[in-house]
Amino acid sequence: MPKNCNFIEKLREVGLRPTKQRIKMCEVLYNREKTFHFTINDLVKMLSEEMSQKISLATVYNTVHAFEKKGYLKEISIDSHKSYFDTNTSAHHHFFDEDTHELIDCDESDIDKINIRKNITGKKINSVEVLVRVASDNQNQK
Amino acid sequence: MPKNCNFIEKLREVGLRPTKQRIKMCEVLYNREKTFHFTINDLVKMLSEEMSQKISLATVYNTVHAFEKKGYLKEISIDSHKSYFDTNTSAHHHFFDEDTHELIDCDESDIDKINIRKNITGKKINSVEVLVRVASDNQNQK
DNA sequence: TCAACAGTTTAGAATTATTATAATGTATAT
DNA sequence: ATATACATTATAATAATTCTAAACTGTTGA
Ligand SMILES: [Mn+2]
Ligand SMILES: [Mn+2]
Ligand SMILES: [Zn+2]
Ligand SMILES: [Zn+2]
Repeated sequence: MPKNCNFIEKLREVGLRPTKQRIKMCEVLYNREKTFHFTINDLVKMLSEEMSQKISLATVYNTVHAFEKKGYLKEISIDSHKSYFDTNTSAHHHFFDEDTHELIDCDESDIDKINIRKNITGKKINSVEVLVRVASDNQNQK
Repeated sequence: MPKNCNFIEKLREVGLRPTKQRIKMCEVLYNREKTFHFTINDLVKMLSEEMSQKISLATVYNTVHAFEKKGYLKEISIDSHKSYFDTNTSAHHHFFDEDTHELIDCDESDIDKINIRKNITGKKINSVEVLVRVASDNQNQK
């Protein structure tokens, strides 16, 4: 939705200095219609396509983690040995396509609210996440 | 339950050669009362404690993955950049203690069966797993 | 029984993702 | 403008994992 948002303001609000790099990352991440999922590698490619200067890998990592800490991004756990991030920071579940390695959001209506009947003494629940792994339906083999 | 099981037989049944190393790994993994969760590192430590000769890291990785492929082990996805494995290969959900980095099995009764109302064309569901992240309840701070 | 073969282990190198370091650069408050 | 704190950068370091190729071992069947 937001076109030409003032990311400078937004960054400042949460105590991050609005540097060129962070503003560009905001644009790439948030200046679009829909939320999306990405790996650090995806993001580096997107950034290098959209930027004249290069941005260092360390900055991408640092900034992604800064955004994550500030609640701008969520990390999604997939068994791959790669980190997936999500610009949709609300609590939601995922499908993971094991053929394409693509993450797909579940809608509220796709899965009922999970009710946890066990509680672990002295611990509080931070999150409840469902991961539904799917793969191509090749049962056409006799 | 199984004491001094014949792991040689078991390995042979699934087409794995019963080598010293694999038999030892079977003992460490399956010759115990309860199933458990481990990282490769955990397992290497356990093996080196129980073995006179050393077992190479490559063999531990290769064998764990061979077992996984045969359905003897399950890999569990946690956001850490480490692989967790589970000797409980049945479908079940987990708590993950973010303080201790410990995985805890959910019982059937802890979480209702998840009903997925969405289906993705041409894809079948391989698994549905819930991960409940918990951490110490330090809300005692004003 | 034992040679031959296929499968396995091994040490070490290579790869990949990630994090640390420390010098340089930049945003901001005065 | 200047000082200062914060950020970025290139590069090195680390950590997990996988690859490689040579040596070794379980199995088969002559
Ligand atoms: Mn992270
Ligand atoms: Mn694996
Ligand atoms: Zn998502
Ligand atoms: Zn488990």
